[in-house]
Amino acid sequence: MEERDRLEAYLRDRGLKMTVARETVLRAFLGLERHVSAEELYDEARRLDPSIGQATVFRTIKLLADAGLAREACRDDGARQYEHAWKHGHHDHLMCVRCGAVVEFQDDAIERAQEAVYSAHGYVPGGHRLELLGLCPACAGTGGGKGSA
Amino acid sequence: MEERDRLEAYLRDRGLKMTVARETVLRAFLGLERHVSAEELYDEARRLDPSIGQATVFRTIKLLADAGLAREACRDDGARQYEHAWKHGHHDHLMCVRCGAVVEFQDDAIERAQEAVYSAHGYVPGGHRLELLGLCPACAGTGGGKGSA
DNA sequence: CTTTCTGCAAAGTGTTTGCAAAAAC
DNA sequence: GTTTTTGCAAACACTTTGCAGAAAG
Repeated sequence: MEERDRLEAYLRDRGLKMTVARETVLRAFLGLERHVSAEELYDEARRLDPSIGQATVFRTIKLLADAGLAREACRDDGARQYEHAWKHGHHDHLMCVRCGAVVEFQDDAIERAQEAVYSAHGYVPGGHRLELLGLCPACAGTGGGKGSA
Repeated sequence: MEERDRLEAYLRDRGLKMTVARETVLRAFLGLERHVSAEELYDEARRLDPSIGQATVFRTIKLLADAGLAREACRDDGARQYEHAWKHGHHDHLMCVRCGAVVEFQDDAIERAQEAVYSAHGYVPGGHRLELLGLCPACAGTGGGKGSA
C-alpha cells in the first residue's frame, strides 16, 4: 500500500511512530471515497476499531494532510472536510446545490487562465481552490428552476 | 445610502423591522473594507454601540447575506467570513499565503472556461467560488522561497 | 397594542488539549 | 527504558437558541 509507505516515511522522518490507531484512521480514510468530514471519518474508523478515540482521529487526519495524503477543504457549514490527495492529482469541484452531487474535474483552460492571472499580478502560484456551484442535469430537469429545497 | 434602502426593502418585504441594532451592524459592516469574520464585525459594531449583543450581530449578518448585501465565504480555520456583495459585482480572490494580502480580480477567460465546464457536464451554472493562493510580489521578492513566516 | 427584536446567558456544534496508562521503538 | 501516542473528558472557539423586557410598526 503506497499510502501506508508514504505515511510511514513521513512519520519516520519526523521521529514519530507508526501505530495501529494511525493505520486504522488511514484505512478508514482510504476506504471512504471522497469528501469526508472528521466526524464521518471518526465513524468509519470506529467501525474498523470501536475502541478508537475521537481525538486520535482528529490528530491523525491532520497528520495525513501534512504528509500529503489528505487535502483539507472548507465547507460552508463550518465542518472541515478532507479528500484524497495522494496520486489524485489536482482537481476542482462541480457541485449540485440541490442534491449535493459532486463531480471532480480538471480543466486545462481554467488552469491556464489562472496562470495568466498570477502573472498579471506578479504573484507566484501556490495552489487554488475552485468550486463551481449549480444544478446537475437531473435536478435541472425536475423543475430545478426554483432554488428552494 | 443605497445599502440601507436595500435592507429596508428586504425587511419590509418579509414583514420584518428596521431597527437601530440592524442599522448599526450594517454600518459596521460597510465600514470594514473586506473579509470580516462575525467576531470582527461584532467588535466593530460594539465600537459604534457598546450595548449591542453578540447574538444580534450573528443574526443580522445572516440577514445581510440573505438580503444580498453580504456574501458568505468559508475560511480554512473554521470562522466564517463575510464580504461586501452589494454593487460589488462578481469577483474572485488572489491571496498571498505569506502576508495575507488579497487582490480581488475578475477574469473573463476563467469565467468562460467555467461556462464550458458547466456545459460539458450538463450543469446549470449557479455561482462559484475561486481562490488563488500564492506569494505576492513583495513576499516572493523577500525570500519567499520558504513558506515559513 | 401586537409583533418582532434585543441582550443575556445557556446550549449547541466541531475541534483541541491535559493527563495517566499503553504502545512503539 | 525512553519517547511518543492513546482514549477519555474537560476545555475551547464559534454559532445558535430560549426568554423576558424593549422597541418598531
